[in-house]
Amino acid sequence: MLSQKARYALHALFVLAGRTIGEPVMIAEIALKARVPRKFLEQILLDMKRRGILTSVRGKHGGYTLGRPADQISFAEVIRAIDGPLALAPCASVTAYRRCGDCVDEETCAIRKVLLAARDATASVLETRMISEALSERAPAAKRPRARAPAIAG
Amino acid sequence: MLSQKARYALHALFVLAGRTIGEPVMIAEIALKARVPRKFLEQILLDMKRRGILTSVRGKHGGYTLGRPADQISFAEVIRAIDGPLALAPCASVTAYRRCGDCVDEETCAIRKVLLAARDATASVLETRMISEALSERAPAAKRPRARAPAIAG
DNA sequence: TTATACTCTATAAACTCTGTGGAATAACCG
DNA sequence: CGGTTATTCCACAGAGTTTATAGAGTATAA
Repeated sequence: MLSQKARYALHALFVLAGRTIGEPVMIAEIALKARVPRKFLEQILLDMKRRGILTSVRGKHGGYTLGRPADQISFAEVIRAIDGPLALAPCASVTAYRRCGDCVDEETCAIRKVLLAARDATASVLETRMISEALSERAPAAKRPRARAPAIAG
Repeated sequence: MLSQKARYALHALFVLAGRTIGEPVMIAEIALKARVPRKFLEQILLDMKRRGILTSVRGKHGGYTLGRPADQISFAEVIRAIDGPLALAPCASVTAYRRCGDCVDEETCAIRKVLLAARDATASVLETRMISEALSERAPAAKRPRARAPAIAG
């Protein structure tokens, strides 16, 4: 399951996706529109800023704005930024591989084999789905690219 | 990520998969072979018993045994028994659907749409991979069915 | 210089994960 | 039949994580 934090992050990005890039939106407004507790949202936005998903402007008339167009920010990237790897075990992660303690022999580990397949399946969906999808609800759906590459990371 | 508990559960099942069904194996032995803390394992086995994955015999000469053949117990079932739904949000789960608090309009929720797709992808892998895979490591691999149905549950 | 906003650190309540001690149950033995 | 031993079953507790909240610090515009 995603954490509450990750769901908040996505909602916040949806708000920003509807605004012009480069024109900062105040935390207070994002909190209101995305229905996220304000102080908690601050932490979340900061996390995403550090990951390069958002950029911020400090001081009066400051706020947050997308770091790049909404159709270049995938669900996968957001989830990884907030909740960590998509994979179901450290040893099955591509972006944050760590050997897992249990594993006696990683090469033949039956669990790992299956979890790698699961990760690939999940990643092939989440890598190709972009934040801009939130917008195409109202407008006639913009054509979305469909699982072309064999899942790059996770 | 899977919990430690879920990984322990899989390891324990692998041990039982190598034994004759109906002949109970003591927790102590499973703990040793699967390298799981004994008392913690008790809880895990009990959980799986309640879910019908295992059956137990109490008292002297008691122990645990698979509730059905290893090729009829999927990774998905085990993970659900221990960690809950495969889906990334309650509203995207098929086996344990719950409306999620955030969702203003579930029908058009962009998050839900994507998470449903992710769930289907994950489930189509984990539903078709069985505990018996752990055995086919040593013997020449028994042919495994490959994603036939369009993912029944999750 | 002041008002406004983001940024950072500390704190706390609620919850989940991991693990443990003791009660309940069944077989064995005299 | 009744006590002893072997085993599963159940309830709880400590540690860590998640979900916030509060407030001092810092940058910027007017």
